[in-house]
Amino acid sequence: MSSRRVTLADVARMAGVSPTTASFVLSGRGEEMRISRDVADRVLKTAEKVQYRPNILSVGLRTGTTRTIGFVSDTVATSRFAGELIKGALEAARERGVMLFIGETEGDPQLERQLVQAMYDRQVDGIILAAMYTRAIALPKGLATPAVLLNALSKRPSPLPSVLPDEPEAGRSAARVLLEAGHRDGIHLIGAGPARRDVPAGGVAAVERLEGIRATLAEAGVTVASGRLCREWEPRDGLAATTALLRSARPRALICFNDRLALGAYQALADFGLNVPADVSVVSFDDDAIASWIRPALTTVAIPHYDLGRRAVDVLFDEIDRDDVRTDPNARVHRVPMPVRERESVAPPSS
Amino acid sequence: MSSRRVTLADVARMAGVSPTTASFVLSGRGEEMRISRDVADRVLKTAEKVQYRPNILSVGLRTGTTRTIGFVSDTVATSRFAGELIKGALEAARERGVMLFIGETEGDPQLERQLVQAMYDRQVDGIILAAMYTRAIALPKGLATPAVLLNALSKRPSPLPSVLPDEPEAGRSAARVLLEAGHRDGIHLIGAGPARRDVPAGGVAAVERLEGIRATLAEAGVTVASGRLCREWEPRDGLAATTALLRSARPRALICFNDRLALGAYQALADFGLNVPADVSVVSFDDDAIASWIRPALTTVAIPHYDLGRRAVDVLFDEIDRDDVRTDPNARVHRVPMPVRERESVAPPSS
DNA sequence: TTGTACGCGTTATCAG
DNA sequence: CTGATAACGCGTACAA
Repeated sequence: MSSRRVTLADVARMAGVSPTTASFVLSGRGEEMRISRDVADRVLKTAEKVQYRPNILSVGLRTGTTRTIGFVSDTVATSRFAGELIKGALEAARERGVMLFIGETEGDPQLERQLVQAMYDRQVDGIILAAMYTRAIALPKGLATPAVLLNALSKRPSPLPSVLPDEPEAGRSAARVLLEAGHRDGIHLIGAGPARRDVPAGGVAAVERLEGIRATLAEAGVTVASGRLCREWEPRDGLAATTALLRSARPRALICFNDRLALGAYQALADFGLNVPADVSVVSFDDDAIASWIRPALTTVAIPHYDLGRRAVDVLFDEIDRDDVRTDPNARVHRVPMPVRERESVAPPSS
Repeated sequence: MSSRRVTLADVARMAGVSPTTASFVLSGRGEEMRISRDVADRVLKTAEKVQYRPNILSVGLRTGTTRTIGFVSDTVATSRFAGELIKGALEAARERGVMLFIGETEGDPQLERQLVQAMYDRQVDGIILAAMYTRAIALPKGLATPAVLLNALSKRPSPLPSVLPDEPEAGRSAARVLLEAGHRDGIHLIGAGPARRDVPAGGVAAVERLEGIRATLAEAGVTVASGRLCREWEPRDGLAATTALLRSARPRALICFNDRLALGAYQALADFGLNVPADVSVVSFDDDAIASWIRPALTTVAIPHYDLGRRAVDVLFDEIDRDDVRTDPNARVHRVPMPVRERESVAPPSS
């Protein structure tokens, strides 16, 4: 009936050799151990015939490595963000023959600890700790190296490496898009700014994007006309902020701090009979799905979710394969470039 | 330095008892085995003090159960779909102290087989095989019970249970929303219909939704004014189909087969200067994020991603805990209700 | 070149 | 009530 799994011993018996020999052959060290050609063949053949597969639990118990890593995130659902993150990690892992445990904490530190523990209980080779949006986090008690912070920084000094989107450079890119289209006046910010301190609490993206925007604009000798801080970055907030703006000013270009804000801005602009990009250009960040759905399609600086996930796995394995202790903590944050997706929402200023 | 994990033997030694006794106490069978109160306490105390955690690999090797299940999906990224699916599964699993392996096949049967194998190699207790959109799939070779099909049916007869959204009833719901608002004329379908055969290839949702719509409308004695089949269900397809429709007719209500189509329909309606819902009502399916972002917010019948994920692990554990042989194969498809999200896109027909 | 025996951390069996 | 001892499947030092 329920045919038991075939074990190494089974294969050895059927091939008429000892478990040791079978083990050597099947782990590719047959040559090295100078097993005779035909014996090796015999083992390989029978293993193939009976569909032998090593029990990874057993191997793990014996060798201490399970070819398994844990991916602990504060969310796996909201926005496509986590999905692509996981996808990138998954593919990079698969290329190494590694499987992923997924855990979700919903921001509950207690749950986070339990999850990390549950993964160590299963002897994972390492852990990726991911945040939904870039920010500084408190490391869960019990988290040990090898581990990588994805889209997050440790609040307290820590030897753990971080993988982050290059937000400052993204800010520069957004500003550059406008500059290159010829904009110098009437550039307004939706979501944060204009001053360095005008950012929603807790987020890293806002301050870094703002920093990049301000720097690039300043280098070109142009100043931001205004900025509006939004606590939340949802469409309704963009709608409200832009509506308020339009009551007192006539912008030529908007930098929205994310695509959902931009969606709201589009709605406000439409309400005032303004055209994108003829009357006002719009640049944004994230490259949400909606960015390519709305009309005109939105020019935006993408968060490279997929690449971030991949990179995290790469860095984790660097960590796992490392013997020496690590060095300069500053060399430990890896920035992943944020590409700009040029679409239809930017045009030269109307004269 | 790297303080070795503490083992059961360590605890036993420190508590001055045998590993057996410690095992009994720590697995909660102390009472049953009638271990003396103080011995039990001693074991518990030391285990607590040294933070003892059982090595699940060992337990798995010994008992054959790993408190781990595999979740194999054709995609984890596209749309919020997979995210919520996984989230539901994750939470249900966590409540049972079970961890999830995630795998993504991208529709590659070869990869699917490998993934399923990799999970069996790790001795998972069961597997959830999920599809991104509802359809009939070929079972990967080597997939054995216990397993559950999520959002999918087996092409060939199989003893595996399926968990599916209740699409026929969703179709009825959509029709009912319109009927209850007083619509009887000028109801047009965007994405499929009007006849039973007018559906895109491969999808189950289209035929079942259409079936429900037609049945409910027919029962009320109303007939569909027209239907337009779209091969793809993206915003541009909805835009094209609705634009074509508007050139030849003046609809009072639209049933769009998903929210992305509806977004396109909104755009076409706007192009023709038509108002939602004053001039034409719109109902749709899926409850994508955009459904609540666009204006007016879209009334739509939600795919209960989260509930589907939860239900899948419930059914999987029924399967795992089952001793007896299975029953009626028809009793093996579990339908999860699709709730309608009433928002602002439906109004009584204008007179 | 191949086989024997032990250990990884648990649980189960059985004797005391 | 408690404690040896075997066994799960595999890798590997050591012996042959």
